[in-house]
Amino acid sequence: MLAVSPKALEQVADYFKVLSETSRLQVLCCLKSGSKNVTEIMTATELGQANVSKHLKILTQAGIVLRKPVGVSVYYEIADPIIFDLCEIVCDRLSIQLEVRSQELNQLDFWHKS
Amino acid sequence: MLAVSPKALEQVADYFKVLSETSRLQVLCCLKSGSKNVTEIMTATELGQANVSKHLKILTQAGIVLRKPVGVSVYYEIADPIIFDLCEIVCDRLSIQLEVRSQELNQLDFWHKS
DNA sequence: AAACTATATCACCATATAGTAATATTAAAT
DNA sequence: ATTTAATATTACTATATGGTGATATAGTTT
Repeated sequence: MLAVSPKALEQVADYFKVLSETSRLQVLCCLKSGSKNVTEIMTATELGQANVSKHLKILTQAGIVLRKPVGVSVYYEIADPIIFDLCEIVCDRLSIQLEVRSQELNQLDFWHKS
Repeated sequence: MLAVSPKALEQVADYFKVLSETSRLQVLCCLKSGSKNVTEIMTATELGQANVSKHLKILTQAGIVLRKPVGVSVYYEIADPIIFDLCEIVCDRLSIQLEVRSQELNQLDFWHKS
């Protein structure tokens, strides 16, 4: 028996997929301090114009950022700050993993010295 | 100026990438109820043997599951229940998005009827 | 309207990876 | 030791997608 419908899991997976690219996380990070237009995002992230545009589209479609045209330029802003909670949880987890590995290395060191 | 080092973001992105595949979420879901060996995971998820093996390796390397050989078979278990918190946060978010879209459709309906 | 600027889209290439069949490995049982 | 069962690995294909240059589109200014 299948525990959970793959269809439902697929939606969750797709959401994670949006967050699984360094460039998109860069864009989100640089929007953390507030709304920015595409040019500003380009300079902040050092990504190409077409590239930024593509990532912004993906983030917009995922409902993670909001698109707000102002005159000839387009401003983007975080639609859902919850993504930063997600990132923080992952960061904490990665820190703990590093801590563990570090201790393992220390034990190895101790082994050699004694 | 770059807000956050891409190197650091890459690690976060890689973690999300592990969670961004339906098959791997299926595996994790079926482990939620407890430790299972590869054969059990295969039947629970209806995934191929080589495929399950590959996903389990990725999950193990990410520190998300633990590998415990028992005789000729190998049992896997959740190493870090935090992933279910992550999934729940995303699920909630997706629900809210569906809710919003649903209300938008209702407004459209109302528009036509009045 | 023409020129200019900002953004979006298209076409393309290169790369990564999910799935799978075949094979290798490992441990238990006979 | 040989056989058998469970898992891992390898080689391969098909597909998806990130990055980029060229082009299209939309809004602004002169």
